[in-house]
Amino acid sequence: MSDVAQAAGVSRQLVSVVMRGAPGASKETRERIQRIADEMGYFPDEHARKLRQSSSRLLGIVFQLQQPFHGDLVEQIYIAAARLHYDVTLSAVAPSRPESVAVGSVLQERCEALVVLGARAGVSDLHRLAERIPVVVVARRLASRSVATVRGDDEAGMRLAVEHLAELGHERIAHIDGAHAAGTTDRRNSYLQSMRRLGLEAHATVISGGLREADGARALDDLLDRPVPPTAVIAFNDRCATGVMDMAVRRGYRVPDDLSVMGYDDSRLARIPQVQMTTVSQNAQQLGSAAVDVALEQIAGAAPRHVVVAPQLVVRESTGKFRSE
Amino acid sequence: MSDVAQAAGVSRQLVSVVMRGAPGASKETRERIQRIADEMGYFPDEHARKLRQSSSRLLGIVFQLQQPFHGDLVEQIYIAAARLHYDVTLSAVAPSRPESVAVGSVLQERCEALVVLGARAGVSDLHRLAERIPVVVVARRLASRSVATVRGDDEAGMRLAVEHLAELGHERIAHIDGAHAAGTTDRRNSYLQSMRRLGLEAHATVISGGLREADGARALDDLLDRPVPPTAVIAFNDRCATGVMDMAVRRGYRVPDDLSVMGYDDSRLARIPQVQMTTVSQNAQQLGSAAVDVALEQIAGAAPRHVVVAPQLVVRESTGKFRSE
DNA sequence: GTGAAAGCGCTAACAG
DNA sequence: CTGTTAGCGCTTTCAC
Repeated sequence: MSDVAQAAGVSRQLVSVVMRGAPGASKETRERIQRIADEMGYFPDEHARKLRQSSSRLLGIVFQLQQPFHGDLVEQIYIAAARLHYDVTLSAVAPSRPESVAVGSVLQERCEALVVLGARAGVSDLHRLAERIPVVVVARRLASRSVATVRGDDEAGMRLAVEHLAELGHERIAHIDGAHAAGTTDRRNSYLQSMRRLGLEAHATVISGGLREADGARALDDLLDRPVPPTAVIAFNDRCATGVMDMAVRRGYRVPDDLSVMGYDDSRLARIPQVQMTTVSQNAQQLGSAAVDVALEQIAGAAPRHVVVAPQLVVRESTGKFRSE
Repeated sequence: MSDVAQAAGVSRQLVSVVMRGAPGASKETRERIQRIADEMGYFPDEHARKLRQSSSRLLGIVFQLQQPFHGDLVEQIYIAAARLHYDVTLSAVAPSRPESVAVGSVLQERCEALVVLGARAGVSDLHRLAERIPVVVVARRLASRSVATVRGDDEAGMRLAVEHLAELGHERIAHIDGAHAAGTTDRRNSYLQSMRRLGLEAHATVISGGLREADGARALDDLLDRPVPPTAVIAFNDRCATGVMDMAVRRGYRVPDDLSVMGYDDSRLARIPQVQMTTVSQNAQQLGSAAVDVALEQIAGAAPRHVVVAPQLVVRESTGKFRSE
């Protein structure tokens, strides 16, 4: 900065004024200084600036590298944060990088709030975290007064799924749940309730699944061995549904002719041409912008809120009319 | 920090000593101070620290949120950087966030080098960038003396692909190229040369494709309309191959019975159960660790290097023996 | 528009 | 082990 000032023959603080677009410089000098700075390849150090300003206007995002849906969320968070003049710092969770590490590293960057996508941590860990920094958990239900949450309405989403299949004439609709994953209970309950409301309680079947392809494959394998196998399956998420579809084909079932399969999330996985999965969209745009809103509210001192975003049915080609063989 | 010092009844700099594990404190006080800091929820500001130390030990990574292969690379870069005590800062490129923005934002964080995955920028832009900071471009060929590159050996990779199909008995092997994408020329030339070497030059067919599913679908549609359609296709990348497989099925071809399809990258896409794509692995682990190595070399003052990593054939289920109908 | 002075949270060097 | 002094790159305030 001093170099630029010297090169321009002005004071250091005038350069500062120009760089941050503050009032106190004529248009001409402004342009001249900017030009000189550009020539010298200078621009202000974002962190030094934040250090001095004490408010960092920085949002920390913890996301999972392997989750296509998180990619969608991150993009939307970038947009929402930029609109409110907040910077974003990313920290990824991966098989070789546990959430605790990702959280720790972003914490050290002194952001004003933390947005954790699909938090895996336990409730007590999250509460402890929330004592030192506002925390927003996205895509996971959490009854908490200290941690804000933003999530899709699992109850409504599952209802949409069941109703879609029922409308296609299916009765033997099974649900492969998320096992210990967040949201499992909500979706399972909503599934059971929806089946009951449609008079299909006799056909209600829940089997333990999980988040990964292999979980779905294993679960379907089980289901197909039963005396009265289902004609339609709702998996816990798209990834799990992918495994279901795979196992169906391997066992000689055509999708959707012999078996309808639904996912959940509308991640990029569901949109792959080979897959073309009917699924429930969690609405990344609304989730992302709500996450930022809630984070900023908390920074401003408001109490943590719990936002529930309405999901949407996305019909593609993995579901079809029930056909008795 | 002062607060901790006060609470512990010691000096501020003793706390500093303890926090950074420097010599100059007894084991007991070390533990006591650490405990007090933990209780108060204190830990040092990473950026203030870096600011003072002038060397930031920070690597900037620009990656594409929508590219599964980039996820693999980022994970490996985290590992390689941590091993060398470097921090990593991520900046994502997405449909709504151009590379220039991503680069700009990471530049402001004053990292010591920039690793750009699959750089889209033009050569002149990259050169200008390299004037102010060491740049490593990953997964793109670039003849440059100022920008380092780390990439898979496209020539060898394509040779592996052609040879694999030839061994299965295929002769009419077509290549759908990457159109204007980086690496297109290398792979196309290697394809042509490999076909020639195997005495298959009469069957060599290259058609313009691209990086996306739709590009592959369109290209295959064209190929199948020709008087003598191919029995095997090598697409430019996994995503494009996905579109090829989709179009094959839509046109009534079974994969791999009627048509063998190969991708390139071994991204997560290729490993999806429905897809099970035979492809060429670019070896994310070696690419990631080489990228970090080359970056640090440049920081240390060495000239930019160009690293070429040997690819590996990954046989799955989208390719099979040639069968004359 | 300039110049001086202070401070953000930390590290570093050195005398005690 | 403590205390002092200095400084990283920037912003902020205030008098001129």
